Amino acid sequence: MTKYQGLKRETIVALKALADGNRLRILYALREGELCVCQLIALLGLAPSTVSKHLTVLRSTQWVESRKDGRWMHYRLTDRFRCRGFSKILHVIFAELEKDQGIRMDRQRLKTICEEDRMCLCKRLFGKAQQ
Amino acid sequence: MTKYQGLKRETIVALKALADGNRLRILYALREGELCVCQLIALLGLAPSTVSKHLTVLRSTQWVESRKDGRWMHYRLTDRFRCRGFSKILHVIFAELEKDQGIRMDRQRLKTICEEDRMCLCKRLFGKAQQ
DNA sequence: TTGATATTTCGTCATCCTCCTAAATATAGG
DNA sequence: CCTATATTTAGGAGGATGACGAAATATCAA
Repeated sequence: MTKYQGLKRETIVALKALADGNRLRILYALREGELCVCQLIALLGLAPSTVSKHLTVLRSTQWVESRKDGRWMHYRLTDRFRCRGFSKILHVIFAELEKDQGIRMDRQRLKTICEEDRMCLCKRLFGKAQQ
Repeated sequence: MTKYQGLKRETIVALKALADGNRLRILYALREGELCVCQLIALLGLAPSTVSKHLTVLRSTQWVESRKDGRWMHYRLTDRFRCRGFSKILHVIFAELEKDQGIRMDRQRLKTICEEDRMCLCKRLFGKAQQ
């Protein structure tokens, strides 16, 4: 009998990418449209480098894709989200997250963040970081 | 603004439990009914203690439940599997796994394992371990 | 060109995960 | 009771993960 080779890496890696609270917050925040990195940094309250790393993980597993716009980088859910099949998993998880107190706070906070001018937001972020 | 508290641990922990190849193999193997630990050990080809640990993780996150029968311990998927809501995630993942070459091998191997007498199976396992 | 700014990359640290072996526990059967 | 056997617990090695700060990169704007 052939030796067992392990499951396809792809599936497992894609699931691992979902099994982190902050990455789920990012995905949930993106469900209504694209956001730039500074907005996600403001939302999560983590170091820029940490957020960037999470986004790399999500992009390499094709949960998100990015678009460059001058100095800004925008991230959005991939089409995978809208397709049937494995991507349905995101819908199920989002439905579960709706019940979460923390996610509700994120939703409110994101609204505030999106109302703010992006320039001002970035200034605020960097100002904070320098203290 | 209240400090963000993080997502509900429960959801994340349940997802982390799914983000491991060998635990997925276990869940998939259980989809048609209960199995005892020695059968799962034979299927996975891992040390008994390792399989036991995985089962503890899956039980503590309520993906499986156990039933004691003399010296044997049987594991099965919880009812959660059959319910709507978050548990739908398992169906989606299983559907994805169907495409996996490794899972197909597991399915075949499991058939052989289930045909064998449990006593003989265990003897074989322990015999092997002692070499 | 120069400086400000948005994001990523790099290096590090602490923690967590997965596997193993060895020892402990629990039960069946003589 | 004693031994074999099925499973779990304990302890440890090695590698992955997630956070940070500092430095690098890329682009805008003066």
